[in-house]
Amino acid sequence: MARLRRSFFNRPTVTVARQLLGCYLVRRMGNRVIRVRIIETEAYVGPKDKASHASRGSTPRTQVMFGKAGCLYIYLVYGMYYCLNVVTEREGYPAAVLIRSSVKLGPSSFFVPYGTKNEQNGFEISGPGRVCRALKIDKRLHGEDSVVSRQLWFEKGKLSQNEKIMTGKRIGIPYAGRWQHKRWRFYIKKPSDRTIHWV
DNA sequence: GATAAGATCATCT
DNA sequence: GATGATCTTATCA
Repeated sequence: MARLRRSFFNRPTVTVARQLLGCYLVRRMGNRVIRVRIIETEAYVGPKDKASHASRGSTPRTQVMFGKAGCLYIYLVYGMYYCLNVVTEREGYPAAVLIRSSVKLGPSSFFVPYGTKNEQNGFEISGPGRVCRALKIDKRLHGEDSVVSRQLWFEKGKLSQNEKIMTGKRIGIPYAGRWQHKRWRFYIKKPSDRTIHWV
C-alpha cells in the first residue's frame, strides 16, 4: 500500500478531509500492526475558525498545527480521551483534520462499513476517543511526522462505487459562533443495501 | 429507544 | 478556577 506523502496533506484542509475517507490509518508497535479504514473526519481550518484550538494563536499545545503538513496533532479532551489530528496546508497556516471514526478490518480482509461488531468482518470504531484507544494513541505521538514515521502513518485507499461522501456540522462546538454551522464534517454514507464490499 | 449526568485533567484565563 | 473537537452508564419511557 502507498503511504500518503506530504503533498497529500499540503493542500486545502477540506479537500484533505474528504480524500482521507476510505484511506487507511496504520499503527505499528513492534511486531504488531493495526490497520483501520477511515470513515469519518472533520476539518479545522485556519486562525479564524473559532472551533479550532488554533484560533487563539500558537501556544505550546497548538504549535504543531502551525507546522509541517502530515505531522500529528494529539490532545487530551475532557480529562480522559485523546483525539488524533493530522496537520494540513502550508507551514505557518494552522489547520488540521480530526480522525473521528474508522473500521477495523477483520482477518477475512473484507469489511462492512457500518453496523457490525463481528470481528470476522471488521467492526466500526466510532468516535475520536475510541479511535485513539483502539490504536493505542496518546501524547507520545504528538508532533510525530506521519510522512516518515514507523509508528503511525496513512495509506492510500478508495471509496467503493456505492459509497458516497456526506457532510454535516462539526460535533461538540456550540461555542464557535458562526463557525459552528460550517459543514466541515465528512463521512461515508451508509449504504442502503447490506452488501459486503471488497477492499 | 432517548436523554442526562458523571468521569477527570491539561490548558488557558 | 473554568472549560472542553468525549464516552460510558444510569434512568427513564
